[in-house]
Amino acid sequence: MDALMTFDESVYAAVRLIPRGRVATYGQIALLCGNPRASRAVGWALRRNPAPGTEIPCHRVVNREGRLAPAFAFGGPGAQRDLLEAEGVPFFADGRVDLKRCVWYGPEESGSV
DNA sequence: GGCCTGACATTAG
DNA sequence: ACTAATGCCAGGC
Repeated sequence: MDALMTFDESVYAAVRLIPRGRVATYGQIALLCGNPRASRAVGWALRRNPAPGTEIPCHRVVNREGRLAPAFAFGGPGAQRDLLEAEGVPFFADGRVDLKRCVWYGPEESGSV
């Protein structure tokens, strides 16, 4: 799949598929991209974030710990938390999201098992 | 072409 | 449980 779609493009597509009130980990995005080890490249793509809070809800992308990445990319720390909370994403007092409750199971989740 | 960097993940101690 | 080091991929110079 490296014909016309670059890795970052695939990342944007995957992140774009994340439903509201749900979060995905870099590893998942990387997996959807075809490279389960490209979690870093995913961060790279998001870091470029062409459309933050618009088409690429990077705030829904968290790391393995359920911790949010540098939220400053959204306008300020806490802003991301507010966004996720507004979407129905439970947060811990530590400032982490409850992955057990809002982890995204992938595009398959949209259809049926 | 090679080297370095980066919003992660994983394994080992 | 925590910290440290390594591996992975893509982009930038």
